[in-house]
Amino acid sequence: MTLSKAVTELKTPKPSQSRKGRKEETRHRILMAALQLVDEGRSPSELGLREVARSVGMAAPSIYNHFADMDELGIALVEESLVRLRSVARSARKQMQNENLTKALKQLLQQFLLSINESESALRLLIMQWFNPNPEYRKIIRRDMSIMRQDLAENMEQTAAEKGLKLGEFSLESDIIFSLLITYILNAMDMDKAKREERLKVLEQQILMIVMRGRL
Amino acid sequence: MTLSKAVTELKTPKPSQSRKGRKEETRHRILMAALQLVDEGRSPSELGLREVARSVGMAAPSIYNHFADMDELGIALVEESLVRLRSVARSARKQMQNENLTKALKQLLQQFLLSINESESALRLLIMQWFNPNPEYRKIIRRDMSIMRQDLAENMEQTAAEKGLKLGEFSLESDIIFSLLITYILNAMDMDKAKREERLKVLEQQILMIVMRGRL
DNA sequence: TGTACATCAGTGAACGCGCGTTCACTGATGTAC
DNA sequence: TGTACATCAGTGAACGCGCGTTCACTGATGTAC
Repeated sequence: MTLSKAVTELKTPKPSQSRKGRKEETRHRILMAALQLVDEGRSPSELGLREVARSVGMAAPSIYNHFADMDELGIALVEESLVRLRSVARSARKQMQNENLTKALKQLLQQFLLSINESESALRLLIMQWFNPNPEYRKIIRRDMSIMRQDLAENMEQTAAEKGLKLGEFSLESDIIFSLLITYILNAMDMDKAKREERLKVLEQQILMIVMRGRL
Repeated sequence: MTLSKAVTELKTPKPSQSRKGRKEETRHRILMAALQLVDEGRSPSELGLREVARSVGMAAPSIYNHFADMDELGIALVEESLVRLRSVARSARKQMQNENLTKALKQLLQQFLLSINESESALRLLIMQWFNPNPEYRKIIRRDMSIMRQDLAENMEQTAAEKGLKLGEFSLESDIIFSLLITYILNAMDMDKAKREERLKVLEQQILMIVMRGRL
Protein backbone atom coordinates (compact mmCIF):
# COMPACT_ATOMS: atom_id res chain seq x y z
CA MET A 1 0.00 0.00 0.00
CA THR A 2 1.47 3.33 -1.07
CA LEU A 3 1.37 6.42 1.06
CA SER A 4 -1.04 8.20 -1.22
CA LYS A 5 -3.56 5.39 -0.98
CA ALA A 6 -3.37 5.39 2.78
CA VAL A 7 -3.98 9.11 2.90
CA THR A 8 -6.94 8.78 0.61
CA GLU A 9 -8.55 6.14 2.74
CA LEU A 10 -8.18 8.35 5.76
CA LYS A 11 -9.93 11.18 3.98
CA THR A 12 -12.81 9.07 2.76
CA PRO A 13 -14.07 6.64 5.39
CA LYS A 14 -16.08 4.56 2.92
CA PRO A 15 -13.83 3.52 0.04
CA SER A 16 -16.71 1.74 -1.76
CA GLN A 17 -15.86 1.03 -5.39
CA SER A 18 -13.13 3.45 -6.30
CA ARG A 19 -13.74 6.26 -8.73
CA LYS A 20 -16.91 5.27 -10.62
CA GLY A 21 -18.55 4.13 -7.40
CA ARG A 22 -17.38 7.19 -5.55
CA LYS A 23 -18.73 9.42 -8.29
CA GLU A 24 -22.11 7.78 -7.97
CA GLU A 25 -21.89 8.29 -4.23
CA THR A 26 -21.15 11.98 -4.60
CA ARG A 27 -23.99 12.38 -7.05
CA HIS A 28 -26.26 10.82 -4.48
CA ARG A 29 -24.94 13.11 -1.76
CA ILE A 30 -25.74 16.10 -3.93
CA LEU A 31 -29.32 14.94 -4.40
CA MET A 32 -29.71 14.24 -0.71
CA ALA A 33 -28.38 17.65 0.22
CA ALA A 34 -30.82 19.29 -2.20
CA LEU A 35 -33.71 17.32 -0.74
CA GLN A 36 -32.68 18.38 2.72
CA LEU A 37 -32.75 22.01 1.64
CA VAL A 38 -36.31 21.49 0.42
CA ASP A 39 -37.09 19.95 3.76
CA GLU A 40 -35.79 23.06 5.47
CA GLY A 41 -38.33 25.14 3.61
CA ARG A 42 -36.61 26.21 0.39
CA SER A 43 -38.75 25.87 -2.67
CA PRO A 44 -37.23 23.71 -5.43
CA SER A 45 -37.26 26.56 -7.90
CA GLU A 46 -35.25 28.61 -5.43
CA LEU A 47 -32.56 25.97 -5.07
CA GLY A 48 -29.37 27.62 -6.22
CA LEU A 49 -26.31 25.84 -7.55
CA ARG A 50 -24.11 27.40 -4.90
CA GLU A 51 -26.60 26.72 -2.16
CA VAL A 52 -26.68 23.04 -2.98
CA ALA A 53 -22.90 22.91 -3.35
CA ARG A 54 -22.41 24.62 0.00
CA SER A 55 -24.85 22.27 1.64
CA VAL A 56 -23.04 19.22 0.26
CA GLY A 57 -19.68 20.72 1.18
CA MET A 58 -18.03 21.12 -2.19
CA ALA A 59 -17.11 23.84 -4.66
CA ALA A 60 -19.90 25.05 -6.91
CA PRO A 61 -18.41 24.04 -10.27
CA SER A 62 -17.99 20.47 -9.05
CA ILE A 63 -21.71 20.00 -9.52
CA TYR A 64 -21.08 20.09 -13.25
CA ASN A 65 -19.17 16.84 -13.00
CA HIS A 66 -22.47 15.20 -12.16
CA PHE A 67 -25.16 17.23 -13.89
CA ALA A 68 -24.96 19.05 -17.21
CA ASP A 69 -26.94 21.99 -15.85
CA MET A 70 -29.37 22.93 -13.12
CA ASP A 71 -32.36 21.57 -14.99
CA GLU A 72 -30.78 18.14 -15.12
CA LEU A 73 -30.29 18.30 -11.37
CA GLY A 74 -33.92 19.36 -10.98
CA ILE A 75 -35.16 16.44 -13.07
CA ALA A 76 -32.91 14.01 -11.21
CA LEU A 77 -34.35 15.31 -7.94
CA VAL A 78 -37.87 14.69 -9.16
CA GLU A 79 -36.96 11.18 -10.27
CA GLU A 80 -35.25 10.42 -6.99
CA SER A 81 -38.35 11.59 -5.14
CA LEU A 82 -40.58 9.45 -7.31
CA VAL A 83 -38.47 6.38 -6.66
CA ARG A 84 -38.88 6.97 -2.94
CA LEU A 85 -42.62 7.35 -3.24
CA ARG A 86 -43.03 4.25 -5.35
CA SER A 87 -41.22 2.14 -2.82
CA VAL A 88 -43.50 3.56 -0.16
CA ALA A 89 -46.56 2.65 -2.20
CA ARG A 90 -45.21 -0.84 -2.78
CA SER A 91 -44.64 -1.50 0.90
CA ALA A 92 -48.10 -0.23 1.75
CA ARG A 93 -49.65 -2.65 -0.71
CA LYS A 94 -48.49 -5.67 1.26
CA GLN A 95 -50.26 -4.35 4.32
CA MET A 96 -53.68 -5.19 2.90
CA GLN A 97 -54.02 -8.69 4.32
CA ASN A 98 -56.64 -10.86 6.02
CA GLU A 99 -58.79 -9.40 8.80
CA ASN A 100 -61.97 -7.58 8.02
CA LEU A 101 -62.01 -4.77 5.52
CA THR A 102 -62.51 -1.91 7.94
CA LYS A 103 -59.62 -2.95 10.11
CA ALA A 104 -57.35 -3.52 7.12
CA LEU A 105 -58.18 -0.04 5.82
CA LYS A 106 -57.43 1.53 9.18
CA GLN A 107 -54.06 -0.17 9.23
CA LEU A 108 -53.35 0.80 5.63
CA LEU A 109 -54.11 4.44 6.29
CA GLN A 110 -51.87 4.49 9.35
CA GLN A 111 -49.07 3.22 7.14
CA PHE A 112 -50.00 5.86 4.57
CA LEU A 113 -49.70 8.64 7.13
CA LEU A 114 -46.41 7.26 8.38
CA SER A 115 -45.04 7.31 4.85
CA ILE A 116 -46.17 10.89 4.34
CA ASN A 117 -44.38 11.98 7.48
CA GLU A 118 -41.25 10.18 6.40
CA SER A 119 -41.16 11.30 2.80
CA GLU A 120 -42.31 14.82 3.43
CA SER A 121 -39.51 16.54 1.55
CA ALA A 122 -39.94 14.30 -1.49
CA LEU A 123 -43.66 15.04 -1.48
CA ARG A 124 -43.13 18.74 -1.09
CA LEU A 125 -40.73 18.72 -4.00
CA LEU A 126 -43.05 16.76 -6.25
CA ILE A 127 -46.02 18.96 -5.47
CA MET A 128 -44.11 22.10 -6.30
CA GLN A 129 -42.70 20.66 -9.50
CA TRP A 130 -46.05 19.27 -10.54
CA PHE A 131 -46.72 22.57 -12.27
CA ASN A 132 -43.24 23.57 -13.24
CA PRO A 133 -43.50 25.49 -16.50
CA ASN A 134 -40.89 23.16 -17.98
CA PRO A 135 -43.02 20.35 -19.41
CA GLU A 136 -40.34 17.74 -18.79
CA TYR A 137 -40.99 17.90 -15.05
CA ARG A 138 -44.73 17.67 -15.45
CA LYS A 139 -44.46 14.78 -17.87
CA ILE A 140 -42.43 12.60 -15.51
CA ILE A 141 -44.60 13.34 -12.52
CA ARG A 142 -47.84 12.72 -14.36
CA ARG A 143 -46.53 9.48 -15.81
CA ASP A 144 -45.71 8.14 -12.35
CA MET A 145 -48.94 9.39 -10.86
CA SER A 146 -50.81 7.56 -13.56
CA ILE A 147 -48.93 4.36 -12.75
CA MET A 148 -49.70 4.69 -9.07
CA ARG A 149 -53.36 5.30 -9.84
CA GLN A 150 -53.50 2.13 -11.91
CA ASP A 151 -51.70 0.21 -9.20
CA LEU A 152 -54.31 1.29 -6.72
CA ALA A 153 -57.09 0.20 -9.05
CA GLU A 154 -55.54 -3.23 -9.60
CA ASN A 155 -54.90 -3.62 -5.94
CA MET A 156 -58.49 -2.83 -5.08
CA GLU A 157 -59.83 -5.24 -7.66
CA GLN A 158 -57.56 -7.98 -6.43
CA THR A 159 -58.50 -7.40 -2.80
CA ALA A 160 -62.17 -7.38 -3.71
CA ALA A 161 -61.80 -10.66 -5.60
CA GLU A 162 -60.05 -12.28 -2.66
CA LYS A 163 -62.83 -11.21 -0.36
CA GLY A 164 -65.44 -12.57 -2.73
CA LEU A 165 -66.99 -9.23 -3.61
CA LYS A 166 -68.43 -8.67 -7.02
CA LEU A 167 -65.79 -7.93 -9.60
CA GLY A 168 -65.24 -5.35 -12.30
CA GLU A 169 -66.17 -1.69 -12.66
CA PHE A 170 -64.00 -0.59 -9.81
CA SER A 171 -62.26 2.12 -11.77
CA LEU A 172 -64.69 4.82 -10.73
CA GLU A 173 -64.26 4.00 -7.06
CA SER A 174 -60.51 3.67 -7.18
CA ASP A 175 -60.18 6.96 -9.03
CA ILE A 176 -62.25 8.68 -6.40
CA ILE A 177 -60.09 7.21 -3.67
CA PHE A 178 -56.95 8.23 -5.51
CA SER A 179 -58.29 11.78 -5.67
CA LEU A 180 -59.01 11.68 -1.96
CA LEU A 181 -55.48 10.53 -1.20
CA ILE A 182 -54.00 13.28 -3.37
CA THR A 183 -56.03 16.05 -1.75
CA TYR A 184 -55.29 14.60 1.66
CA ILE A 185 -51.58 14.90 0.94
CA LEU A 186 -51.94 18.41 -0.44
CA ASN A 187 -53.79 19.55 2.64
CA ALA A 188 -51.53 17.66 5.02
CA MET A 189 -48.48 19.63 3.92
CA ASP A 190 -49.53 22.57 6.07
CA MET A 191 -50.60 20.54 9.11
CA ASP A 192 -48.66 19.39 12.12
CA LYS A 193 -48.67 15.67 12.87
CA ALA A 194 -51.54 15.80 15.34
CA LYS A 195 -53.78 17.54 12.85
CA ARG A 196 -52.84 15.01 10.20
CA GLU A 197 -53.87 12.19 12.48
CA GLU A 198 -57.15 13.92 13.14
CA ARG A 199 -57.91 14.50 9.47
CA LEU A 200 -56.98 10.90 8.72
CA LYS A 201 -60.19 9.80 10.43
CA VAL A 202 -62.22 11.86 8.02
CA LEU A 203 -60.32 10.35 5.12
CA GLU A 204 -61.05 6.91 6.51
CA GLN A 205 -64.77 7.61 6.69
CA GLN A 206 -64.76 8.98 3.19
CA ILE A 207 -63.01 5.96 1.77
CA LEU A 208 -65.29 3.63 3.68
CA MET A 209 -68.27 5.39 2.22
CA ILE A 210 -66.95 4.79 -1.29
CA VAL A 211 -65.93 1.21 -0.67
CA MET A 212 -69.13 0.23 1.12
CA ARG A 213 -71.38 1.53 -1.60
CA GLY A 214 -71.89 -1.86 -3.22
CA ARG A 215 -72.28 -3.72 0.05
CA LEU A 216 -75.05 -1.92 1.85
CA MET B 1 -60.09 73.76 -21.44
CA THR B 2 -56.36 74.42 -21.42
CA LEU B 3 -54.00 72.95 -23.98
CA SER B 4 -52.36 70.65 -21.48
CA LYS B 5 -55.64 69.08 -20.51
CA ALA B 6 -56.53 68.44 -24.13
CA VAL B 7 -53.21 66.77 -24.77
CA THR B 8 -53.67 64.58 -21.74
CA GLU B 9 -57.06 63.40 -22.84
CA LEU B 10 -55.64 62.49 -26.22
CA LYS B 11 -52.98 60.37 -24.56
CA THR B 12 -55.38 58.57 -22.26
CA PRO B 13 -58.64 57.64 -23.98
CA LYS B 14 -60.48 56.93 -20.73
CA PRO B 15 -60.19 59.92 -18.39
CA SER B 16 -62.11 58.11 -15.62
CA GLN B 17 -61.69 59.86 -12.25
CA SER B 18 -58.51 61.88 -12.58
CA ARG B 19 -55.44 60.94 -10.58
CA LYS B 20 -56.70 58.66 -7.83
CA GLY B 21 -58.93 56.82 -10.24
CA ARG B 22 -56.23 56.66 -12.85
CA LYS B 23 -53.79 55.29 -10.32
CA GLU B 24 -56.25 52.54 -9.48
CA GLU B 25 -56.61 51.87 -13.18
CA THR B 26 -52.87 51.57 -13.68
CA ARG B 27 -52.60 49.23 -10.73
CA HIS B 28 -55.24 47.08 -12.31
CA ARG B 29 -53.43 47.16 -15.65
CA ILE B 30 -50.27 45.95 -13.93
CA LEU B 31 -52.10 43.01 -12.37
CA MET B 32 -53.77 42.13 -15.66
CA ALA B 33 -50.46 42.24 -17.49
CA ALA B 34 -48.92 39.93 -14.90
CA LEU B 35 -51.83 37.51 -15.20
CA GLN B 36 -51.42 37.52 -18.95
CA LEU B 37 -47.77 36.60 -18.56
CA VAL B 38 -48.81 33.66 -16.41
CA ASP B 39 -51.27 32.74 -19.12
CA GLU B 40 -48.46 32.74 -21.64
CA GLY B 41 -46.67 30.10 -19.63
CA ARG B 42 -44.47 32.01 -17.19
CA SER B 43 -44.55 30.67 -13.67
CA PRO B 44 -45.54 33.24 -11.01
CA SER B 45 -42.24 32.87 -9.21
CA GLU B 46 -40.44 33.69 -12.44
CA LEU B 47 -42.37 36.90 -12.95
CA GLY B 48 -39.79 39.65 -12.96
CA LEU B 49 -40.40 43.28 -12.11
CA ARG B 50 -39.02 44.39 -15.46
CA GLU B 51 -40.93 41.75 -17.34
CA VAL B 52 -44.22 42.88 -15.86
CA ALA B 53 -43.33 46.52 -16.41
CA ARG B 54 -42.43 45.86 -20.03
CA SER B 55 -45.63 43.95 -20.56
CA VAL B 56 -47.72 46.78 -19.15
CA GLY B 57 -45.70 49.32 -21.12
CA MET B 58 -44.12 51.38 -18.40
CA ALA B 59 -40.75 51.94 -16.77
CA ALA B 60 -39.73 49.40 -14.15
CA PRO B 61 -39.51 51.73 -11.14
CA SER B 62 -43.06 52.93 -11.76
CA ILE B 63 -44.29 49.67 -10.32
CA TYR B 64 -43.15 50.94 -6.93
CA ASN B 65 -45.79 53.62 -7.04
CA HIS B 66 -48.35 50.83 -6.73
CA PHE B 67 -46.66 48.06 -4.79
CA ALA B 68 -44.10 48.34 -2.02
CA ASP B 69 -42.14 45.37 -3.35
CA MET B 70 -42.49 42.31 -5.52
CA ASP B 71 -44.04 40.24 -2.75
CA GLU B 72 -46.85 42.74 -2.39
CA LEU B 73 -47.48 42.45 -6.11
CA GLY B 74 -47.48 38.66 -5.78
CA ILE B 75 -49.99 38.72 -2.95
CA ALA B 76 -52.18 41.18 -4.83
CA LEU B 77 -52.10 38.85 -7.82
CA VAL B 78 -53.25 35.96 -5.66
CA GLU B 79 -56.05 38.04 -4.20
CA GLU B 80 -57.15 39.25 -7.60
CA SER B 81 -57.26 35.66 -8.82
CA LEU B 82 -59.28 34.58 -5.82
CA VAL B 83 -61.82 37.34 -6.39
CA ARG B 84 -62.26 36.09 -9.94
CA LEU B 85 -62.74 32.53 -8.79
CA ARG B 86 -65.25 33.44 -6.14
CA SER B 87 -67.41 35.30 -8.62
CA VAL B 88 -67.25 32.26 -10.84
CA ALA B 89 -68.36 30.01 -7.99
CA ARG B 90 -71.18 32.40 -7.13
CA SER B 91 -72.55 32.44 -10.66
CA ALA B 92 -72.40 28.65 -10.85
CA ARG B 93 -74.45 28.35 -7.68
CA LYS B 94 -77.50 29.94 -9.28
CA GLN B 95 -77.42 27.33 -12.01
CA MET B 96 -78.70 24.62 -9.68
CA GLN B 97 -82.41 25.03 -10.31
CA ASN B 98 -85.48 22.86 -10.88
CA GLU B 99 -85.30 19.93 -13.24
CA ASN B 100 -84.17 16.55 -12.06
CA LEU B 101 -80.92 16.17 -10.19
CA THR B 102 -78.94 14.43 -12.91
CA LYS B 103 -79.77 17.04 -15.49
CA ALA B 104 -79.04 19.89 -13.08
CA LEU B 105 -75.65 18.36 -12.29
CA LYS B 106 -74.80 17.99 -15.96
CA GLN B 107 -75.60 21.64 -16.50
CA LEU B 108 -73.67 22.69 -13.43
CA LEU B 109 -70.57 20.81 -14.54
CA GLN B 110 -70.72 22.33 -18.01
CA GLN B 111 -70.71 25.72 -16.36
CA PHE B 112 -67.82 24.58 -14.16
CA LEU B 113 -65.75 23.58 -17.18
CA LEU B 114 -66.57 26.84 -18.93
CA SER B 115 -65.33 28.76 -15.91
CA ILE B 116 -62.12 26.76 -15.81
CA ASN B 117 -61.41 27.54 -19.42
CA GLU B 118 -62.12 31.21 -18.83
CA SER B 119 -60.14 31.62 -15.62
CA GLU B 120 -57.27 29.41 -16.59
CA SER B 121 -54.52 31.89 -15.81
CA ALA B 122 -55.98 32.69 -12.39
CA LEU B 123 -56.21 28.99 -11.62
CA ARG B 124 -52.69 28.35 -12.80
CA LEU B 125 -51.41 31.14 -10.61
CA LEU B 126 -53.27 29.94 -7.54
CA ILE B 127 -52.11 26.38 -7.97
CA MET B 128 -48.49 27.42 -8.22
CA GLN B 129 -48.73 29.76 -5.26
CA TRP B 130 -50.61 27.20 -3.18
CA PHE B 131 -47.24 25.93 -1.99
CA ASN B 132 -45.22 29.10 -2.10
CA PRO B 133 -42.66 28.91 0.73
CA ASN B 134 -43.87 32.30 1.91
CA PRO B 135 -46.69 31.39 4.33
CA GLU B 136 -48.64 34.55 3.54
CA TYR B 137 -49.55 33.20 0.11
CA ARG B 138 -50.57 29.82 1.46
CA LYS B 139 -52.66 31.38 4.20
CA ILE B 140 -54.78 33.47 1.88
CA ILE B 141 -55.33 30.66 -0.58
CA ARG B 142 -56.26 28.14 2.09
CA ARG B 143 -58.64 30.57 3.74
CA ASP B 144 -60.52 31.09 0.49
CA MET B 145 -60.51 27.42 -0.37
CA SER B 146 -62.03 26.67 2.98
CA ILE B 147 -64.77 29.22 2.35
CA MET B 148 -65.54 27.71 -1.03
CA ARG B 149 -65.68 24.24 0.48
CA GLN B 150 -68.18 25.41 3.07
CA ASP B 151 -70.20 27.16 0.40
CA LEU B 152 -70.42 23.93 -1.53
CA ALA B 153 -71.55 22.06 1.57
CA GLU B 154 -74.26 24.61 2.35
CA ASN B 155 -75.36 24.64 -1.22
CA MET B 156 -75.70 20.89 -1.31
CA GLU B 157 -77.66 20.78 1.90
CA GLN B 158 -79.99 23.48 0.69
CA THR B 159 -80.54 21.78 -2.65
CA ALA B 160 -81.18 18.49 -0.90
CA ALA B 161 -83.70 20.13 1.40
CA GLU B 162 -85.53 21.69 -1.52
CA LYS B 163 -85.78 18.35 -3.25
CA GLY B 164 -87.07 16.71 -0.12
CA LEU B 165 -84.09 14.46 0.48
CA LYS B 166 -83.09 13.56 3.97
CA LEU B 167 -81.16 16.31 5.67
CA GLY B 168 -77.96 16.59 7.66
CA GLU B 169 -74.67 14.71 7.55
CA PHE B 170 -73.78 15.92 4.11
CA SER B 171 -70.33 17.13 5.08
CA LEU B 172 -68.62 13.88 4.17
CA GLU B 173 -70.18 13.85 0.74
CA SER B 174 -69.58 17.49 0.00
CA ASP B 175 -65.95 17.20 1.08
CA ILE B 176 -65.47 14.27 -1.25
CA ILE B 177 -66.99 16.22 -4.10
CA PHE B 178 -64.83 19.21 -3.30
CA SER B 179 -61.77 16.97 -3.47
CA LEU B 180 -62.94 15.62 -6.82
CA LEU B 181 -63.36 19.14 -8.17
CA ILE B 182 -59.88 20.13 -7.00
CA THR B 183 -58.18 17.12 -8.54
CA TYR B 184 -60.18 17.62 -11.70
CA ILE B 185 -58.84 21.15 -11.97
CA LEU B 186 -55.28 20.05 -11.22
CA ASN B 187 -55.41 17.41 -13.92
CA ALA B 188 -57.23 19.65 -16.36
CA MET B 189 -54.37 22.15 -16.43
CA ASP B 190 -52.38 19.91 -18.77
CA MET B 191 -55.30 18.93 -21.03
CA ASP B 192 -56.64 20.53 -24.17
CA LYS B 193 -60.31 21.45 -24.18
CA ALA B 194 -61.48 18.26 -25.87
CA LYS B 195 -59.78 16.12 -23.26
CA ARG B 196 -61.28 18.22 -20.49
CA GLU B 197 -64.74 17.68 -21.90
CA GLU B 198 -64.08 13.96 -22.05
CA ARG B 199 -62.82 13.74 -18.48
CA LEU B 200 -65.79 15.80 -17.34
CA LYS B 201 -68.00 12.78 -17.99
CA VAL B 202 -65.97 10.73 -15.57
CA LEU B 203 -66.22 13.48 -13.00
CA GLU B 204 -69.98 13.53 -13.51
CA GLN B 205 -70.25 9.80 -12.91
CA GLN B 206 -68.10 10.06 -9.82
CA ILE B 207 -70.19 12.82 -8.34
CA LEU B 208 -73.39 11.00 -9.18
CA MET B 209 -72.10 7.97 -7.38
CA ILE B 210 -71.51 10.03 -4.25
CA VAL B 211 -74.78 11.90 -4.42
CA MET B 212 -76.89 8.84 -5.21
CA ARG B 213 -75.53 6.82 -2.34
CA GLY B 214 -78.47 7.58 -0.05
CA ARG B 215 -81.11 7.16 -2.73
CA LEU B 216 -80.48 3.73 -4.17
C1' DT C 1 -61.25 82.94 -14.15
C1' DG C 2 -56.11 83.18 -13.66
C1' DT C 3 -51.98 82.50 -10.88
C1' DA C 4 -48.75 80.23 -7.58
C1' DC C 5 -47.72 76.31 -5.30
C1' DA C 6 -48.12 71.30 -3.73
C1' DT C 7 -48.74 66.72 -5.00
C1' DC C 8 -47.38 62.65 -6.98
C1' DA C 9 -47.40 59.03 -11.06
C1' DG C 10 -43.95 58.04 -13.99
C1' DT C 11 -38.81 58.12 -15.70
C1' DG C 12 -33.72 57.08 -16.76
C1' DA C 13 -29.58 56.02 -14.68
C1' DA C 14 -27.24 53.66 -11.46
C1' DC C 15 -26.36 50.51 -7.27
C1' DG C 16 -24.86 46.02 -5.40
C1' DC C 17 -25.73 41.27 -5.62
C1' DG C 18 -26.03 36.51 -6.58
C1' DC C 19 -27.00 33.76 -10.29
C1' DG C 20 -25.46 29.81 -13.80
C1' DT C 21 -21.68 28.79 -16.25
C1' DT C 22 -16.58 28.61 -18.27
C1' DC C 23 -11.89 27.79 -17.82
C1' DA C 24 -7.28 26.41 -16.84
C1' DC C 25 -5.43 23.83 -13.39
C1' DT C 26 -4.45 20.17 -9.54
C1' DG C 27 -3.63 15.89 -7.88
C1' DA C 28 -5.32 11.41 -6.71
C1' DT C 29 -6.87 7.17 -9.15
C1' DG C 30 -6.67 3.85 -12.89
C1' DT C 31 -4.15 1.56 -16.66
C1' DA C 32 -0.45 -0.36 -19.63
C1' DC C 33 3.87 -2.22 -19.88
C1' DT D 1 6.44 -5.00 -8.61
C1' DG D 2 7.69 -0.34 -10.25
C1' DT D 3 7.32 3.31 -13.70
C1' DA D 4 5.14 6.43 -17.11
C1' DC D 5 1.12 8.14 -18.74
C1' DA D 6 -4.06 8.93 -19.14
C1' DT D 7 -8.20 9.92 -16.87
C1' DC D 8 -11.14 12.71 -14.46
C1' DA D 9 -13.51 14.49 -9.87
C1' DG D 10 -12.84 18.54 -7.72
C1' DT D 11 -11.10 23.65 -7.37
C1' DG D 12 -10.60 28.95 -7.39
C1' DA D 13 -11.11 32.76 -10.15
C1' DA D 14 -13.56 35.06 -13.33
C1' DC D 15 -17.33 35.99 -16.95
C1' DG D 16 -21.67 38.37 -18.25
C1' DC D 17 -26.25 38.97 -16.93
C1' DG D 18 -30.56 40.26 -15.05
C1' DC D 19 -32.45 40.84 -10.78
C1' DG D 20 -34.92 44.11 -7.08
C1' DT D 21 -34.36 48.40 -5.53
C1' DT D 22 -32.83 53.61 -4.83
C1' DC D 23 -32.60 58.18 -6.30
C1' DA D 24 -33.01 62.73 -8.15
C1' DC D 25 -35.82 64.54 -11.41
C1' DT D 26 -39.93 65.78 -14.68
C1' DG D 27 -44.16 67.48 -15.71
C1' DA D 28 -49.04 66.96 -15.64
C1' DT D 29 -52.85 67.19 -12.18
C1' DG D 30 -55.02 69.09 -8.09
C1' DT D 31 -55.69 72.88 -4.79
C1' DA D 32 -55.92 77.50 -2.60
C1' DC D 33 -56.60 82.14 -3.19
